[in-house]
Amino acid sequence: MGRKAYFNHEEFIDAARVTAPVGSVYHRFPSRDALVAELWLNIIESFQNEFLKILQEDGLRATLSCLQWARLHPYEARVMLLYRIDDLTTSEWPQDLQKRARRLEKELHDGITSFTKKQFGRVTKENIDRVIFAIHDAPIGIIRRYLHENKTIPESVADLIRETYVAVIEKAK
Amino acid sequence: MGRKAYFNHEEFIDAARVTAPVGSVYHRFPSRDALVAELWLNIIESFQNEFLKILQEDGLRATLSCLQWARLHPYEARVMLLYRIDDLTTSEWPQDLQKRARRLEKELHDGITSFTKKQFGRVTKENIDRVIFAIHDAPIGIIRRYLHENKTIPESVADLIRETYVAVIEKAK
DNA sequence: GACATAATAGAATTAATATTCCATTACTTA
DNA sequence: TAAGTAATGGAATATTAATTCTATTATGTC
Repeated sequence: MGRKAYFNHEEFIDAARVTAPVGSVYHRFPSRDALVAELWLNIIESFQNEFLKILQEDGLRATLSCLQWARLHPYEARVMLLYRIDDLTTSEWPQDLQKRARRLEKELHDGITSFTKKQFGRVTKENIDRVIFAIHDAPIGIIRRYLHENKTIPESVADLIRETYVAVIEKAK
Repeated sequence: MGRKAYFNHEEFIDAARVTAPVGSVYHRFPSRDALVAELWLNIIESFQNEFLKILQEDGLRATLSCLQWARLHPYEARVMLLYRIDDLTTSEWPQDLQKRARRLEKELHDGITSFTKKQFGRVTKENIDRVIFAIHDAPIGIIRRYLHENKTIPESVADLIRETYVAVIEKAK
């Protein structure tokens, strides 16, 4: 049944970024954009699934898990935090990727909403913003700088993230 | 002494983004990158000069001024926060722009350092990080989301920035 | 008002990126 | 081990973006 693939689909995405010849790329993906979109989705999914699972149990731990994740997956973290998908793709996405993207978005929204409810009781626009800031924008805001300068993230960053979380979530209840 | 310019240099940069024909662009700038670099520098300078001036007097007020600035200059804020100059340019910058960029960097560094000294006495790597997070990364982290989605920044964002500042700077002293 | 000069304008060219196409290679099954 | 098939590989082509080039137009000076 034909030649065996040297890379499987996921590995291929990785290999594509360094070695794979163009012909092979277009054999698997309809376009460059489709490849990039899938790489992007894989990264976001891997991060978000873990993040949302922890968030159900412990908000602070989930927030700090960003740090761990960025240290463990520096390349993926760079792609995720330094680029927006809009910068990387121009054309329409393939149907199935669009579906995955919408699913991710919904899961994130649901996770944030239920966490907000648990923390503050009432789910208002402001409370949602408060939660997103504490568990997402603030940690990412500080991590971004290190990724950008290609430096290792120092231990002390955890303190800043924790202090922000406490001030914005726990003190506000 | 020749035809009068329809736009002056600064206006031209603005006009270039919508209407100016390519010929006119290359009449004024050696390359596309030079144009983008100058646009970028103008924006950063305009923001940073104001920011550092306020920072000398009042850290919290400076931190909150980002908000005001982003509301007053939504286009400039988008360029500054959503793009990094590396994404927009590829080639070497012209000498004079390099000089301006280095000057900006130094002024920022000096401003942050002297603020750190004033707040914490000792200027350590960790204290510097603490300051940058509170007055820069955190506010920008939250503003970014609204700019990105092209939404107006709600009033309540000021509370989050203030609470973070208090927790990370004032409580830590 | 003619001449000199600098700005505007955009068509033509060049350079960079993305995609196609086809030969080759390697694996599977008969 | 031969035939069929899917993957690899890269040269050729197409598409898109950046730059040059050559008018044309406007404005100050003589």
